[in-house]
Amino acid sequence: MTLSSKTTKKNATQHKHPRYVDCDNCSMQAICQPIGSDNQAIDLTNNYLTRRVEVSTEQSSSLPLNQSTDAILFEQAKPLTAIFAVCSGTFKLCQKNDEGVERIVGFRFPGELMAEDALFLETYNYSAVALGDNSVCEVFVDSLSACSQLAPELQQNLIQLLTKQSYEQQRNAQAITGKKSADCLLAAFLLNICQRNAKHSGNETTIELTISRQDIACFLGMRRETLSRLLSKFQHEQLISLNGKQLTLLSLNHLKQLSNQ
Amino acid sequence: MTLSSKTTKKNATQHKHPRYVDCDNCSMQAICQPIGSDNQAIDLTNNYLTRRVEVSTEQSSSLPLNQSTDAILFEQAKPLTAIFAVCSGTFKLCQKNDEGVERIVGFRFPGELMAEDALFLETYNYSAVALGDNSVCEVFVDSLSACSQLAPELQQNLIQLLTKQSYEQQRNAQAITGKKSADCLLAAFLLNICQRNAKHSGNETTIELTISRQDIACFLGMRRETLSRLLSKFQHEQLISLNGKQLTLLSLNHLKQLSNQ
DNA sequence: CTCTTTTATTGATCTACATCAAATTTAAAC
DNA sequence: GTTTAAATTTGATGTAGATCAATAAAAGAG
Repeated sequence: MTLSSKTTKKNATQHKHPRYVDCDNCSMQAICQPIGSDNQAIDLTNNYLTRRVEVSTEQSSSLPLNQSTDAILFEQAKPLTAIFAVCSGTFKLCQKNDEGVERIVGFRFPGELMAEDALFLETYNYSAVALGDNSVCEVFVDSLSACSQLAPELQQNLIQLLTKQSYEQQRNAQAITGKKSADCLLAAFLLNICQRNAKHSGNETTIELTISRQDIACFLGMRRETLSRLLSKFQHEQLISLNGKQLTLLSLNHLKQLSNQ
Repeated sequence: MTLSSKTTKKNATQHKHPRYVDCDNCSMQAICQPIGSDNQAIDLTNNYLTRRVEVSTEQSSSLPLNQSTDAILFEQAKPLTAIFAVCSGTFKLCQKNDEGVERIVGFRFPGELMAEDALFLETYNYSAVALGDNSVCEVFVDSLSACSQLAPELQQNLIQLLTKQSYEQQRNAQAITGKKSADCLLAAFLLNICQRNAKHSGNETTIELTISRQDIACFLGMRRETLSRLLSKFQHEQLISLNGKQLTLLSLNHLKQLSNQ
């Protein structure tokens, strides 16, 4: 993994033009805004409170040949030092349960937060892994609590943000748990990720699917073979189209209908 | 439904001696304690901040014959006025999703909280239904925010409590979602409810199962027939014993082993 | 107590998804 | 570019759990 704290994008190929999310469309806004506004004293602290970081799946030169690390942004059970907002790319969140079985508990797209649910805990609840070359905004918890003293509205915003996030996460989880059939589940998932991406991309029907089939299947609790068959079926039924990593939802209505079953 | 604000227990039969949870074993302690402690000014407010309420599944005399309401403590989407701690009995939490499909999202036992996750929202996230004759402690949010001004530690406790609860709920949800086979799921569920009841009853292997088969099956995402078959199987395999509503876990080790698969 | 209604259990069958296995495509290494 | 490895798709088969149906046991009503 490589963490470079300046915004120079490594390995940028012609078609890989990373789309950085606008601060206006970022969930961290509730925290960043009161700090950066009219209060000059706090504005000064801005530099150490938050910084942009690149996270890329590069092979580290310090490692033995043919071994590359996953691009782990933070690890479950390690001390929590910062919370994050995704600027570009996709992250997967993995959690080991008490028995050591690992599960994918969610994905995060630009403008969405990571680790905010552990803000008042000592350690991270889950690990975050970058899928491809990503970037994040990092907000240090020490600085955050220091700033809370100075900006009274920050404290209130923080609580409301956490409650809202927790609620949304619960709803997302429910959308998965409640479904019985696999096609229903997949339809709900595809609609969900496209909708979340639309918030910053503006396009509700097309996304670049950086998540592997294996990871999608794991998240949805089905086998990759089943997922593969379903994706094929959806294509035959003209519900979606897939070329390369480009996924397009062809019939939002039918998919919505399917997801409600 | 009947709400009576004093602690006289209605319909108390010989074997139905309700076991009220001790404040020391209640999750609301973090809120109640700073208020009721040395601060005299806040101690005075205690009366209107929190009160004990009975919730029983009685037939209301104001209703037509043969019609009894469910004992709904609070309803999803209605304005949030208070949060609750279970004193005695069991509650089920139901949530309708956007499409109007209702699911059971959890159960609450003595010492556990309800609606605390919506504390900073406007409305309840789910409905709470009493299973039998229950009692709760009610904490009014208006009074709570008023007290927060007076007791500085309350605010901090509140945030920590919410974060902790959200985390525990997530773990509970994961314990269910991750499992593949139904027996594994049921084993995990039985262990979970017994463990949670043990916190106040002291007995980790026996509980009074007030939840109907239908509700358990619904919560676990299986059909009642499947649940019934599994309970029979577990009995034959000497993993549990069931007489009436009395459930006893006969082999914690085997159940734990089963739940880890 | 008896009668009625609800809830729970057991049986027979059917289907969606898992599993095993092989082919194909895509990506990485050289 | 070529070679190798990994990821994905498609096929054949088995099984867990859903569904339909019929008892059996509790729980209420009178």
